[in-house]
Amino acid sequence: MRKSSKKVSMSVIRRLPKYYRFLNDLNERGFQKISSMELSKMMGLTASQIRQDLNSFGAYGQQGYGYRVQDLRDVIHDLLGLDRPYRCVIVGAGNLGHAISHYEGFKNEGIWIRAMFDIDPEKVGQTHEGVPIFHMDYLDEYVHENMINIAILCVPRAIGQSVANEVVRAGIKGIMNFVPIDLTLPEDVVIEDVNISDSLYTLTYMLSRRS
Amino acid sequence: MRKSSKKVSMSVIRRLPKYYRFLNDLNERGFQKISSMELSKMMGLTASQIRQDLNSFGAYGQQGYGYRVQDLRDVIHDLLGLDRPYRCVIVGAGNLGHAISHYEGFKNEGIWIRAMFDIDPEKVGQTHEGVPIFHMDYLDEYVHENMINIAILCVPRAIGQSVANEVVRAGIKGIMNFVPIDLTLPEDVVIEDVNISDSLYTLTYMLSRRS
DNA sequence: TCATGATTGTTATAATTATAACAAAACCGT
DNA sequence: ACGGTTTTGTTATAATTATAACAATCATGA
Repeated sequence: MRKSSKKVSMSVIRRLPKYYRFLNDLNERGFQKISSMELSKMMGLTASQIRQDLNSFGAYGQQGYGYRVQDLRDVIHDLLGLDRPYRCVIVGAGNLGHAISHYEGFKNEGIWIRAMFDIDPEKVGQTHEGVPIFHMDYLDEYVHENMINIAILCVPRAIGQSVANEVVRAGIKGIMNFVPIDLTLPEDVVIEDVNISDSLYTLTYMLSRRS
Repeated sequence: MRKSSKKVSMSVIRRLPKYYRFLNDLNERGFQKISSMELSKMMGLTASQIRQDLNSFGAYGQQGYGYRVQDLRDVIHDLLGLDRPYRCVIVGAGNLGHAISHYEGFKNEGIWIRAMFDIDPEKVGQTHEGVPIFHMDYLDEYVHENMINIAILCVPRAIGQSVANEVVRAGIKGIMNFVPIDLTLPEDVVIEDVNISDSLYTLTYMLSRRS
């Protein structure tokens, strides 16, 4: 029944988390079905785009009926790779690190924050809301023993690149980077940047056009 | 000399902060000029794209020479709206709020974090690294008296929308939203979302394609 | 001052992404 | 079981974005 999926374009991938968020919500609120039209109004996209997007990874709707919320949610869940576990460490136990360590939205998704790493003797050895803080010297060993596959980088800008190098040397292939720099790392390492100043500048740009 | 600027496309706007970051860096390192070729290698874009991008808001290069780093940096600075001051408040004085309040990268850009707001009696009244924490009841008055134009939203998901409504009611037109929900607000309010879970899901997607 | 080489500005082309349109399929009430 | 209605899947078209190509322009050194 399900058609073999065509190529999923980069634009669609960028939208997947949003679809996932809305479908999860609909599912929790007990909705059985949803039409592309209804979804388009909720999400601020066109119905046409939604149908094309969903179609690009296989057809999961029924003509004359709509999409089954639960099914679609599950498909996107798996497509996002959330059918396997992710064991993360946070590197840099400052305020940002702590904030991420108990960020709501990771729960129930197989994304586990296992430990934090720092070099500050004040912090090392402590435990924060169940997450232990270790010394950076222990990173390599910990990563291997605990099969860590994601590092979340929350260190000061000045040491961002060198800490990233350490992380990669420990064998980690996925980095979520909160440091406002462009990391230079091997091809096989996946980097997802969360650049807070870039986002703020986009906001100031928009605001300055309004007045 | 400078041609009248054509329309600056959304894709270019999204890249502006990155250009700004690299040009600032080059400028600080004392570079006088830069060619689209050199910049393309640094930034991981094509030289062609860079020339088109820069051209879309007026031509600032010299043929046979390149672009003057300082000039170009200044132009983008102004284009991003950074020639006027931004007075921000952080709403939600948790770890994330505190992290943002002394985020490196806002300094020297006319972006001022003036105060934080919360409802927790433990926090209200305190001052953190020079940033006072006030009660939410005082938001409206504070915003007007201090001409606040940006609110940075760092509250729990459950109260995200209602707090955003309060912020808008206080007259703020620019919101940086760290809450993992899609805010519904009047047309004239500019929202910039920083959705940490969305970014993480993009990362898990990429990682799951690699193995 | 002139010729050469470098590098932009700009136009032409390709690729990607979004929208529109509609036939095919499935639901639903009778 | 059937006809009308809904809503998808898909194709066709438009818009946006990226790349390539090259003529126009300027810097530079002889």
